[in-house]
Amino acid sequence: MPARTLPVVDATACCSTVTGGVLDADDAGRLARMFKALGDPTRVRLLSLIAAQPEREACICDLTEPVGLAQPTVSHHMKQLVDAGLVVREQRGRWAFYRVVDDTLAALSSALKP
Amino acid sequence: MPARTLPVVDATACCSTVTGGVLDADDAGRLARMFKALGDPTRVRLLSLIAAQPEREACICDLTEPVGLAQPTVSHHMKQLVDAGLVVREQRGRWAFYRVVDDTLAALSSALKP
DNA sequence: CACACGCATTGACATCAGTCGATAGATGCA
DNA sequence: TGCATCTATCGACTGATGTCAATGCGTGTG
Repeated sequence: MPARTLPVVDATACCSTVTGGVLDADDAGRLARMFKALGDPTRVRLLSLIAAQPEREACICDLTEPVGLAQPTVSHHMKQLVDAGLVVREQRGRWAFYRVVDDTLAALSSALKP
Repeated sequence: MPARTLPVVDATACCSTVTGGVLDADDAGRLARMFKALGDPTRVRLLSLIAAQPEREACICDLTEPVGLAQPTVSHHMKQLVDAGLVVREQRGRWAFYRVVDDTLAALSSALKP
């Protein structure tokens, strides 16, 4: 079976704010999906680790030791972040580099402004 | 047994930003706890419903029908939001009124600014 | 070509989360 | 006082989630 997960969230498609009128199911779902990705301490940590790298990017091997989890677990979390549109993945040689998507963070930040 | 859940999150205690340096476990945990509360479409919807009320407050009975869920389920979600510091509860007569905590939203919004 | 390396996927497991019906507790009204 | 109303809690069930060891898949290196 396919069991395809939903495509990557498009942050630019979701401009509604939480307090600016009743959200329809689609907007609420998009926002919740991105927030859910941020709803785990490890993933929040991973984001901050990537952003703190000199080049603002990191590979899995840079992240495994700081968060203290096994490599498959870190890969799993990174996939969550990619699917939420919070980071992008780029394969370079043997390594997979991840970068924070500032636009998504900005969109979420705006959605929360009271 | 107590089985006490953690106390309500204090948004003002959490001023770090996600991209402004590596977060320690405490900050990451606090942020994740609040984001997790936002990680469900129903709860995002509930927040927007409360904010959209004329008096910017709502009781459970105002929320049950719009979200299309049973009353105990709505109460359950509201508890999550209270524990995350995203709303406050006030008992008035037979009704429980909920209000959005703007400071918490503002704190989260700031934490996400790229 | 064979091998080492980095990462993703799979399978398994324990725990957590969302939902509801039933019920209990609190409040106000007749 | 008795009863209706509003909400929270409990118990149960189903499905999702975080984690790891084992394995598979590309990629570069000898």
